[in-house]
Amino acid sequence: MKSMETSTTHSIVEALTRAIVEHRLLPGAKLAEQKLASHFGVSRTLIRQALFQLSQNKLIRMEPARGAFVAAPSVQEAQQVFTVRRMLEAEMVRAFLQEVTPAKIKALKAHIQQERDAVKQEDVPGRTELLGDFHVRMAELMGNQVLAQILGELISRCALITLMYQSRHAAEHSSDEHEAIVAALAAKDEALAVQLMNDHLVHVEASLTFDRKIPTHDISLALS
Amino acid sequence: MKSMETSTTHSIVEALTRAIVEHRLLPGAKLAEQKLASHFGVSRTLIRQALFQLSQNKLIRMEPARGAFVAAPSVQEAQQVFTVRRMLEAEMVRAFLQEVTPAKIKALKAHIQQERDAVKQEDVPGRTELLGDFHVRMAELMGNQVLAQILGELISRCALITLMYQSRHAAEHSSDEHEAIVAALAAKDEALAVQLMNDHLVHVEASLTFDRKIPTHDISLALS
DNA sequence: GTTTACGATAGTGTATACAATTTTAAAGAT
DNA sequence: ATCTTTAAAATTGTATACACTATCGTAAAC
Repeated sequence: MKSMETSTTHSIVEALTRAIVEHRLLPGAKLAEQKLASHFGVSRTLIRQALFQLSQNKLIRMEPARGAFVAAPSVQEAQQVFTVRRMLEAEMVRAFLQEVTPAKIKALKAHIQQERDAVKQEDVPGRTELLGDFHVRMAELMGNQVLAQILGELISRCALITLMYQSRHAAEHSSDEHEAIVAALAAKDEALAVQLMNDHLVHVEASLTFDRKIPTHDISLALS
Repeated sequence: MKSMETSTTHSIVEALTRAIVEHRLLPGAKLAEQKLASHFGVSRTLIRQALFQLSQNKLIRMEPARGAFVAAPSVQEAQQVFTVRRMLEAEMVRAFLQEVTPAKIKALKAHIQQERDAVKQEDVPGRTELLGDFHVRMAELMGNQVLAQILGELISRCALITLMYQSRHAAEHSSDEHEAIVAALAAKDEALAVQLMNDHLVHVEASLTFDRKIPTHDISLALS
């Protein structure tokens, strides 16, 4: 209805991804095609393309003739995602150290400063995104697009998981842990850096309360 | 036109994936929507859904108003994919050893036997698939679906890369290397198992000749 | 003979139409 | 009052229609 002009499928995917990752669309919420279509001012065709793409990223799940819903990852799936992240990121830290440069350290420090600003301003969506992006940034600095994309997808799923299970204001000191990791990288202490990254991910996972917080079915979508 | 009955989007994706991974559709080949539609006996709608899905897996690439083509991964992308595989699989071996059981060892040995049969019968498509599936099987035996899916996607991309760059009959002794890995796993020798897995992946990557073999543009698709 | 201009053809991008299924609601029976 | 049954409305799944872009061939110009 309103919407802007550059409304390709990709922009719809991004808008929905942001809405889900920033917790404006809650797990279990129904994503009716016609509603989305009129919201974005396009036909159902483009909406369906976007929904299919999102379902591949596991951000939504599609039931045969019932439609699309924001995904509600199970505890088991959440733990598996974190396991894979620990695997990937432990090795990523090792590889990063192989080709570390002052410029890369500086870039990471700059990113952490952004995180701190977002935390200070209590910008919750920005904080969530930046905390995740720290890990993606590392992959990008290594110049490995493939790694960066896979990590990015895993981290998007983690944002959903975090919403569902994270106890209040836990993982607020993630920035501190990021800083410690960067310090170890700057000192070229591989064992320590790997250990700190692993601990960091264990902390985030441990901060989740897996004792089932029932997701609220929210139908209204605050997309504007 | 011919086709079977259970022709959902997923089955089309699978058919095309197999055709690409088994090297019946060569890199650069154009995938015209109407041709595929009449081949599978469906409308372009379902074909487009399948193509979008495949483009997310990087098995095909879609150019704005020009259509879909079988992907032709660059040397750089190929190396990045192998880097990520080494990262993931080194850690996978470690994790596998944490919870190894005789039954799992047995399952892996059974898989290797299948590989050997396929090699013996000179069943090239079967061999390619089985050699890749060895790694996915490990992930599945660990019960980590997330890991298994990511690995599966990476390995599909590797099949494409292998086609483009692999020198003739290289990586024929992959089964031997798989067997050595399983032996190290059975002996619970972590350092050795990790080393062997890493070496294995380095060998596969090294067997590729990155001095540009120009892909043949093949338009005919032998799908039946 | 090579190059450019232009029209015909084919192919993709999006919207709409229609069939099939699910959901909702209401009416009826126990 | 609660549970079935059933009809209506809404939603999804697939096909088709149409507009727009690219491709190819032909012809004209240099």
